[in-house]
Amino acid sequence: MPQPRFELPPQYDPHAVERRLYQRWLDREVFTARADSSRAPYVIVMPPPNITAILHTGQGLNNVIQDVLIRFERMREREAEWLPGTDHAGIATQNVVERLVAKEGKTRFDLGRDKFVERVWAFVRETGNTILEQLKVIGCSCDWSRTRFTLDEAYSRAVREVFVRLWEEGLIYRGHRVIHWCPHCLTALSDEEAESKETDGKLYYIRYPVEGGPNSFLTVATTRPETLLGDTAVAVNPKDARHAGFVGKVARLPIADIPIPIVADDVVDPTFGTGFVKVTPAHDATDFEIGLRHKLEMPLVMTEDGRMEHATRVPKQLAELDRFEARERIVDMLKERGLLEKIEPHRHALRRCYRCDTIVEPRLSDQWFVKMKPLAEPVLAAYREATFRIVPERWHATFEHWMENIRDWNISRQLWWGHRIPVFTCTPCGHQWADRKDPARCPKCGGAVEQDPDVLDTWFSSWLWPFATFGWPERTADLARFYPGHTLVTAPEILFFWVARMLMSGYHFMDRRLPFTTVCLHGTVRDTQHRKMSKSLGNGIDPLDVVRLYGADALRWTLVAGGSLGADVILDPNDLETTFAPGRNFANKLWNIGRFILAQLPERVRPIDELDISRLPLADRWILMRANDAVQAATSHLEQFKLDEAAKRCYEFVWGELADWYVEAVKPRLAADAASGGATAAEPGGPPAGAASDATSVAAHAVLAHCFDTALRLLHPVVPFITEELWQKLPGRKPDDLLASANWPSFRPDLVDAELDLQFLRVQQVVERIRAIRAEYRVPPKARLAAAIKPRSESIRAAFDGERDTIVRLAQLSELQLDGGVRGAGAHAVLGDGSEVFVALADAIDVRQECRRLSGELTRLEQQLAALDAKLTNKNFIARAPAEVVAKERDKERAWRDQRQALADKLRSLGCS
RNA sequence: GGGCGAAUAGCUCAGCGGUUCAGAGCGCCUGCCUUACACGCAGGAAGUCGAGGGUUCGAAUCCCUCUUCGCCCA
Repeated sequence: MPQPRFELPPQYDPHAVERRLYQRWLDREVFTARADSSRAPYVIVMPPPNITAILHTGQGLNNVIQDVLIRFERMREREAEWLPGTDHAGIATQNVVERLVAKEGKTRFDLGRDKFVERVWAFVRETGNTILEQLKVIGCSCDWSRTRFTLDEAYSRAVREVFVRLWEEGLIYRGHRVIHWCPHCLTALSDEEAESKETDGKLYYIRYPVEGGPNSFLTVATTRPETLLGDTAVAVNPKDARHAGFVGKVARLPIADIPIPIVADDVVDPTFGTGFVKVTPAHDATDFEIGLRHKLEMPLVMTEDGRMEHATRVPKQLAELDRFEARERIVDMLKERGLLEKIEPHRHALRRCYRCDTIVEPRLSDQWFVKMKPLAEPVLAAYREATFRIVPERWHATFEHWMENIRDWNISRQLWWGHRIPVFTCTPCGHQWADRKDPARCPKCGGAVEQDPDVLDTWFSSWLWPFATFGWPERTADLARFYPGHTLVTAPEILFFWVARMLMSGYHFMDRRLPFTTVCLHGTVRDTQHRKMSKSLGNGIDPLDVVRLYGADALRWTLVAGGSLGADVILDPNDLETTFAPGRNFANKLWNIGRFILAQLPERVRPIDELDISRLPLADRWILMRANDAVQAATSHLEQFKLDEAAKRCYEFVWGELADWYVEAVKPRLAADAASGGATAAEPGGPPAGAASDATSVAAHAVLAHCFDTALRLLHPVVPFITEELWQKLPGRKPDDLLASANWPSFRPDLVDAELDLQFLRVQQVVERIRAIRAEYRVPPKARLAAAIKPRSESIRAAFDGERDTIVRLAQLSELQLDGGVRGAGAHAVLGDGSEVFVALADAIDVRQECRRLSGELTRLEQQLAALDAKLTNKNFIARAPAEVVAKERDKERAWRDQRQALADKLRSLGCS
């Protein structure tokens, strides 16, 4: 054996390499894109995690996918820019700091706005980079030199610019309407932030006395009795004949004892409850619309934090009560008055705050809105013209439906943490305008001005992410180079929150150029019960635990190879070993192939281009072809975002082809040459061109090095650490060489040779059949057997002859005849092409067992043949199936007949009945 | 209520018109520490591809209905 150039431990230890390699990548600025590069750019902007977030598995998945894509394109010599950053996350961050402040027994109001915001900044500065640091641990190759935060000064300028432009275009307006209000966060929410969930509730049937109606009372059905105090009408559908006589009459509101009109309105669903609905315009969006149409009063009967309150409508004993306590009390009061008819269980959708899960209170208030239709329409048109696409395709309908029915966007938030709304009002003259700079005085009258106290929805800043991060509205070199980008990778949950809006803002503010060409939506990470992983359920997996236990590559492998495009990823938080072992095991396999190959390779290896491939042994040519095929497959799968398919094909190449077959096949050649010392000595110059048989270790070294190098390149985007570590140890590497910036292998169509593949397949089959026979007859592992093959054709005979050593070694043979020379008792097998295999088993053979085995095989074959014959005699099949399919079936039939013939002969020769 | 998706080996998932396509990984069974790897090697068992109809020469693979589960929107 040649002296190994270095020793590697038998097990891969990720901790020994990950940090060091990541630092090297950073030091060499591999991830930093250059705006002045001549390469074609490839740009991904990272969905910015919350500044307070710590990494969870879902973000792990999201970022690993992006990393695979960006590393792939970087290796394909694109100027790869993956822009990282964080989002200030208004409500979430404010909540976190409020909780901290609460621990000191204070509220944000005790501190005051300025002090509180300062406090949030301090918190952000202290902990804000946690998640980005964690991304480094899992290997993400972001361009850290361009890290952005949505509250950065430059970014804030972009947000303000956008607001003012929209204002100037008349797309921002003040709306007085019912919005989603979170009584816990004390702010308005957008439609998207108020998530609706199916909830078990109750339907209360309440009697309202009626003056002068067909009846002395009517019954309304409601899920929210506590809002009764805010009722200003009862409504029925005008087509509802049952209740026609009530319209125009007056009902008396229970408890408050206020007269309210009974009106007819089309929106009332006559099939819901009794057909009568109470109308509470200030606490229900639909009722608000009814209120507008019928010019109803719109009294608020709750405080901002969800307590009952109104000067005249709410009785003293109910005032200050929380809305849900008030519901119970009101129900009691109705019972006492005999006005509660019944209560039924009722399932309905309830909206909750997406940040604190509090049940949202619809509430009439003044907010800033963006008119969305003018922004959405051109994007929808572009989408229909296939200017960009969403993968997987099944999200088409969802996206289109939302865009078609888009509603105006409530962008004001009653928070302190965020971009202050740049709307100013003159106290003396009332002039109101949006401004790019904070004005000192009113431009009209010179009076004192006041700024709107609210801040903007966080998404109003993140929807600018693809261009504000590159310096917009300045015309920066980065912006020119990296906008528009290419792929956006995210979860479907934020398709509307974020993706759709980025498309709109990009189109609107960047000269009708959409920010990316492909939106790639991935699945959700769930536990084995298919529940979304979450902190509250305690079913999460900390990606960093996985890194500590199995390494970053194992984590990445499981996330990438574990699920297909867009499908949910199911992981078992209770069994990390089972969940992540495949990745760890594969890394270890890779490590050990490397260990073996690297130990064989001399200082200098001939480049594969210098070999005459046609002169190489079958195994060599076969593995080169498989490598070529893996390049083809991996490339095309990655191009189609089928990361799992790409990973699996590489896995198969490394484990199932390179390790299981080629490495085993060349061992004798390596050993023989090492023993004679010939090859190593001849190596530096290589053999004289064209002279060697090429069944030498020189050729084997070249092929091994080439295949392993190729495998490492193909796998690098998925498992960057171990591949980098091994790749650097390959012969011929200069100290500066990095796999992370090496080139992606290219596919060579000229190498494809189906015939050759089939020849090696027969070699594999011979080995497998003999191994199966050995196992069946319980031949001791070390016993060597004599075997004979009767090849079906001359070309297959040549293949067997060429790989004689491989067969002998892998099937543990003492001798191998290629013309059926071995005699006596033995076991038989037939290959797919009809070639026959015989294994001498003088002592062990049991003729009856052998008969059973072979006749079983014959039966199976005959059944298959019968089906095939039926097909081939079917006129319809011959006439209608494509010619190539028919030809294929005919070939198959020929081969199967050969097999059947061979089997029948064997059975006869064994004397089986 | 409307829309979308899933249902394939014990588990997690591929395959989505042509019987060597019924597969992979993990798990399971039987042998092996064969000097790269026991995080391994070799051999094996295991599924009427949710149910029922249909289209087709041919269906896990396309269409319809149903059942169960999940997601999105009202």
